[in-house]
Amino acid sequence: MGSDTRQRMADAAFALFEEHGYDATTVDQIVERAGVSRSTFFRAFGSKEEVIFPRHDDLQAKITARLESGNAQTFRLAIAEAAGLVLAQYLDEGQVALTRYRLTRSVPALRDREIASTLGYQRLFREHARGWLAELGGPDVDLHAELLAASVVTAHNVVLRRWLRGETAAPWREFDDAMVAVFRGFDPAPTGGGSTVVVVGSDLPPDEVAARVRVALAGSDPTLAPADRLDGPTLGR
Amino acid sequence: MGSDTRQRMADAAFALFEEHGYDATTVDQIVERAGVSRSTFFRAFGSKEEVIFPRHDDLQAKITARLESGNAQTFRLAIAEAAGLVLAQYLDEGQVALTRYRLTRSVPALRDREIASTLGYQRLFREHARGWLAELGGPDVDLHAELLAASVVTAHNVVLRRWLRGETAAPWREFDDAMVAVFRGFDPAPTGGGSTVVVVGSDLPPDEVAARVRVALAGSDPTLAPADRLDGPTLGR
DNA sequence: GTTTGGGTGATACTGAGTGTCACACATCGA
DNA sequence: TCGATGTGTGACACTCAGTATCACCCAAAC
Repeated sequence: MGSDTRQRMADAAFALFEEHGYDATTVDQIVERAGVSRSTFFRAFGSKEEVIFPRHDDLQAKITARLESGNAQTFRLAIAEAAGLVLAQYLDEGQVALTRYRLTRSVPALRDREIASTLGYQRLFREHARGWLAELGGPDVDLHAELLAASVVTAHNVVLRRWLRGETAAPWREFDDAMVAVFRGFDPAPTGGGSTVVVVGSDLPPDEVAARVRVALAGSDPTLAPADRLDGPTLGR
Repeated sequence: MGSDTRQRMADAAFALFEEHGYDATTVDQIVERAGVSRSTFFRAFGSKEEVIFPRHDDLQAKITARLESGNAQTFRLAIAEAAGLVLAQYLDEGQVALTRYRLTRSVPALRDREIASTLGYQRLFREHARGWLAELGGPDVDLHAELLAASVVTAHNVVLRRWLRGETAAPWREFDDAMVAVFRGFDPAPTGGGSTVVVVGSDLPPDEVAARVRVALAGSDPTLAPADRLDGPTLGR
């Protein structure tokens, strides 16, 4: 399996895109620089666009796993942490993510594709939210699930774009605040305030615990079930 | 100017897409059936994809006009009615909109493009919302403007898709309800409830007046300025 | 040693999109 | 009436993305 070959092609493509632009770069130029044939390129990537975008499969699997570890009582934190997995992916990519951002901003075809790709994540959030909201028994479950998913993805993207543009040095803090803002406006079963019980046993840093509690408290039903809370999958950040 | 020629090409394209599918239809087949040359086709549409999508320019202008007729006190109704212009456009298209929906559902490239096109509208909402929210003086103006725009577009799309799938016979009622749901969860300046004064002078049908008042009341600051309210542009539905 | 299968290369082909030149025709002013 | 100008169209050649097919190499398995 030429995972090495694949990387060589991707490197050559990114370099040429930076040098001459996306449209002005032909696949022939890419394969020539990478020292492979056109056949190899299209077998590996399928299209010229796909060189730019990362594999989504494993990330989607991780998101699904985190969402499925939540329940109707803890869905806010599940969604927030699942969205955090996406942000973590981009931050890990570092320079590659920045280059891709420059390209998607300047080439309409790539921009369209990038936008469409976020809908894959939105779909995961929507489907899980639908189940949780149905269980909680509010009205207009489909609409609210759709709104919740769209809001989470949008809030994530706002923070991500600020980081991509170099407008923030503390993306995680902004991300947590954004998630709080999302869930504050989104309240499936208003109760008009009430007592809150938080039971936390954890070896996470105090700031981390505080951040998670804030997300959980953003809704109106901030009951925390200890067993399901901080013992679940963590972001690993 | 061959607006007639343009229509002939579009008709031929839609017919062939229905008969053989989008990918299996070549531009040569389209121009042959329409009785024109390839040159004419690409001059009129630019690409094979563009035959399917309508002109957005005039609709965007109408949306902008409606948004600019609103102000910080009446922004909810301005946004809701502006979004209603989009829905009205689709309902007017009728069969064409349904055919396009079938195509965009089955062809990934068209689906991506459709998704990306909605972002144009979202941008209009976002920019105007940013101004209004800044005037109202809440925190995180950028984030909230983005969330509001995304929510409006999402809610609109939920109703639109239900109509496209034939799942509703009363899209306008569902649309009004969806807008109410959006603004209920979106409250730029919570006041904890208060007295409300509604002054309405209008010759609209009572149901119509009621619907608009409901949208306006969805927020927490439902002050209605009569002069700016029902004397502004109407949906014409 | 032969077979089997994954990764690769070479080649030819289809079809979208671009660029250029030529032609028809309608309008307008001298 | 004539020529100039502009607009819509056709014809043609070209580039390049993406597909299909066949051949080849090489390593592991039998």
